[in-house]
Amino acid sequence: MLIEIDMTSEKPIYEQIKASIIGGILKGELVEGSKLPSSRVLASNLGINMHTVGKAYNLLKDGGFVSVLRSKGVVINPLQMYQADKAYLDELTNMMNSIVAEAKCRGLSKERLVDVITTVYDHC
Amino acid sequence: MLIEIDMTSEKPIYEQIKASIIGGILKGELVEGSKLPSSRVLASNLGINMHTVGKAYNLLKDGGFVSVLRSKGVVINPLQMYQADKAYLDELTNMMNSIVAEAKCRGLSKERLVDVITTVYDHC
Amino acid sequence: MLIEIDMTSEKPIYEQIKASIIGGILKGELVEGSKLPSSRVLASNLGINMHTVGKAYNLLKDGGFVSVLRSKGVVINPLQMYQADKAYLDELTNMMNSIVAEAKCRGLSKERLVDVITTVYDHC
Amino acid sequence: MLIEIDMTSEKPIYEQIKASIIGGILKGELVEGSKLPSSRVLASNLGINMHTVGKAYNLLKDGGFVSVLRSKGVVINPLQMYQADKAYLDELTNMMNSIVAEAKCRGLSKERLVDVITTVYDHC
DNA sequence: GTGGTCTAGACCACC
DNA sequence: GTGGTCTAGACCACA
Repeated sequence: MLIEIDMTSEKPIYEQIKASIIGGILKGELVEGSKLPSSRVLASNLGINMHTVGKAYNLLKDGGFVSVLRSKGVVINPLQMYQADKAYLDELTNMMNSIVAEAKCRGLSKERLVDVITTVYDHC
Repeated sequence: MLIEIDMTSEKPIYEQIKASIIGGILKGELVEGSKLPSSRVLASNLGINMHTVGKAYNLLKDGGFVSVLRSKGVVINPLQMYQADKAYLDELTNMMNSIVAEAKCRGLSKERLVDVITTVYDHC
Repeated sequence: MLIEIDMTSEKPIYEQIKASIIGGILKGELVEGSKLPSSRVLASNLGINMHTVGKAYNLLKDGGFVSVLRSKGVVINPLQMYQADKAYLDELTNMMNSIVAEAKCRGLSKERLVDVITTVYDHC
Repeated sequence: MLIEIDMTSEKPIYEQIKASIIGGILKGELVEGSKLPSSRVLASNLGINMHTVGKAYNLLKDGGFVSVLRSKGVVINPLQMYQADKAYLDELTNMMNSIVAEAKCRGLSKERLVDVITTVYDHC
């Protein structure tokens, strides 16, 4: 499970880590029960601060993706723990709002937008 | 043309203003040649600082949505000035990446995701 | 002699007018002794303020391109009045400095830069 | 890496800073990965405001010359990030237009103009 | 300690 | 009166 960080990105490092872990789940490299490297180790590997990794792990915990087991590390949860629910759908809708609005304003048809989305969906 | 700001949102005020203006274009309240309120006036109406409005207007200028006329104000550009091009599509794809990845990871089918998108698209 | 103004340009209108007049001289539409429209008339034609045209005419006068004859209007000077001199060459070098530096920094070879210049020179 | 500002110049301070940094790259004093002084430090050294430096750094970022690392500072990008592309050449041609036109109008031959340019090019 | 955001208030070029 | 530039000083997210 390879995690890569782009220091020049505007996206905070901890969000990039979160996205990487999610990518690992999608690719099947991480499955229920998989153990993530400790904050200390991952931070050292990436050359970043331990607390940054900790923040990423907390985000994943809040999202239901992992459980942080005291003194046993961080492990991936079963799928049903992070299955999309209404709260998530609301949040998703919210995030999409201004992005989709700008796309529509720029003359992107619904079909082309859906095209972009499905391409991204299939690609990840 | 009503512009509203949520001071408690984590989204920067200038982004909210940008989104509002784009919304106004979508609703047809702002058309090519429409004049936006001056930085000072809008800032005063919203109870915020002039420079924050100025930053929003500059973002809109960079996005091709408006022209800033040195000492005459800010006006909406013709549609072709901000039509989606390859650079924008790349940026859009980029922004979608991690959002779509998380949705897929949470077990959202492509069809349901497209559903969310089209609903948002039709609603704005 | 057609003069066009781009209100959306960052370049001040009076500089655009100046550039237009210089373009007219280059194209041979304006020759020594040609009379320019009065500030009032040109301003009215362009839909701008009289003083803006006046400023452009003053710039042209300072550059040696025209003479402002009291109550007789503005007329184009003979070429020798605005022939490049040392002061102008210094000013030109000055203006070029940061532009050329950026071009060089971006990896533009001297040959390609000269190419751009000669193309512009031949085209105007 | 010395950065100097002329407070009496009509060129905005942030443009002067940008030009200075570009000069530093040209002279080889700044190379890929070089870290620029923080906004606060440079501002303090120059006796100007933090935000003015910040604006210069943002201009450099928009031009592809540097990356702004959220809380680590500003570093010089690899050359290919700011290599001249078509968009830049268009912009360059645009900037040259009125300058070259005036030179031609003042009777400067193409050869002498190229001379000026190459001298500036070699000197920076 | 870094840049990002926001405020408040000043002066200036332009029109 | 408009936006552009600059200053001064505050708080915050990030690392």
